[in-house]
Amino acid sequence: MPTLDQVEKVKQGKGSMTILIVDDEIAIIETLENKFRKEGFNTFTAETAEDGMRLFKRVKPNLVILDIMLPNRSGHDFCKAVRRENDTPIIFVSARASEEDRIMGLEMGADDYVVKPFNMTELVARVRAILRRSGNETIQELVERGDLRIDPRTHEATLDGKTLTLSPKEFALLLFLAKNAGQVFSREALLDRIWGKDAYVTSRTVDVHVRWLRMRLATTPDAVDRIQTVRGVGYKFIG
Amino acid sequence: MPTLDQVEKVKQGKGSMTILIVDDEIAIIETLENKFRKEGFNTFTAETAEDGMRLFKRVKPNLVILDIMLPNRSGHDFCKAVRRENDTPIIFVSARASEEDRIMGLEMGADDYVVKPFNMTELVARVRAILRRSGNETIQELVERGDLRIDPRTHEATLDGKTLTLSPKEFALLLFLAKNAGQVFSREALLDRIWGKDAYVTSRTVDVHVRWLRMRLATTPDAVDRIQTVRGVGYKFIG
DNA sequence: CGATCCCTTAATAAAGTCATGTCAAAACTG
DNA sequence: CAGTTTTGACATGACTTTATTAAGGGATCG
Repeated sequence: MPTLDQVEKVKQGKGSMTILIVDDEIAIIETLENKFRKEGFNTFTAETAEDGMRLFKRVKPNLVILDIMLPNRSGHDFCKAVRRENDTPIIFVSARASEEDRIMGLEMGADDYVVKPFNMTELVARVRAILRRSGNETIQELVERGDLRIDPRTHEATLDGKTLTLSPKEFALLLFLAKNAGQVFSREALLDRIWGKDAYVTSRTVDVHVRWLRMRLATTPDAVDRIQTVRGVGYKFIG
Repeated sequence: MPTLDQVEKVKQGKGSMTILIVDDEIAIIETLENKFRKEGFNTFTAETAEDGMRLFKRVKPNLVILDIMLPNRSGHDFCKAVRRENDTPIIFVSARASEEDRIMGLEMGADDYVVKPFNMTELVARVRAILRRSGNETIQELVERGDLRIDPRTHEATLDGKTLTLSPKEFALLLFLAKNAGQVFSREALLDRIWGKDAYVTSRTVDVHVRWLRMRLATTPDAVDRIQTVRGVGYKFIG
């Protein structure tokens, strides 16, 4: 089901997607604005969460690039405020993402998480990818797949009513896979998105976490495996 | 004992990435080259931007480590020249790094920025992380040909609604042929495109995989053969 | 400053794939 | 039509990828 935004978008004509950039570093803003203008996007920018929110309501952007590390946690507030409005995709950027930041980012409904310094070309590609698929499956809050239910707000996952005890990584992994159910992700992609850009770990690590998740999810001996191995490619969640 | 093929594969396969190092300080070059060789990378080095560019075009490295402070801004020129060619990741190293430098680095498409003196182990880790990420940005489209439907995103193929169980190679082969429906490909061309340029395999191998595919696609005894043999030439998919 | 939980890695076992050789059948060639 | 080349069929062993398990090191939280 298309969102109001998208209806609006279509009305305004073809390839002109609007991006809202919220960052307190002017240098970054300029760099981003430059690049995205050059790539054919409409851009609006704001240096504070307040200005950003005003702009957001007025221009109804198709996507937001947000520096989550704005002063006074206002990045978080901004994100929540956006989420109250609609499910516009948000890409978080941040100078340095700690483990908590990243997991929290996913929980808050970020559609992607990019750590500075980032490759412009890659960022544009990610924006395009998200815009392309937005409309199908931008779930902002609770993720439900069958009798599995993952609530990022309470940081709780239940299977058939019974609470699952998950470690932070397990939770993040399950959330991400369930959120993008059906889609295959390589181990490398999962490392990028869940472990983060600066995680220097073996891709075998993913295997182990997947195994643990499978064990958590297998409450009965005859339970179907929701996490499917795609040999030579990676893993996907079956919803 | 490994066969010749395997030795070749290991030498050229993804296990061995090629790195181009461009720096005007020989001491740095030697240190870097030593370390990366020890870590299993192929290395090429150049002391000037000009030599670097010549090498770049010839060896097509998987990643470039560049001293951005080469004389006469030639580091910048080199970077731009590389960017005109392709998206090969570049890591900047430099003695100084003001905020300005960093921003400029980002604008120029640097994938990372390391300040001298740098920790070797960390640099290697960053290189690995970047290589892991690079090349994963290709967005795949759904291919539909009649009642056959191949979705690279979910890595799923269905025929007349029924899911086909395909091995990795089978999937890749079917995807490629269906994507380029109607066009004939020689066995060698298929080996190049699907097996990769570094696969030294008999072209008969293609036959075998075609056979397997045909079996998978023949859900009913009277099904038409979608993969057509063009005698003396190769195969083509009939959409 | 313990105690505990979590993460990563390595080592080994188990699947799953693939390449290859051989042989038969089919298709060209003259 | 006989010879030659190309393709199809199939069995099998080698190899690659994934699963599983356990141990050690770190982070975290009282």
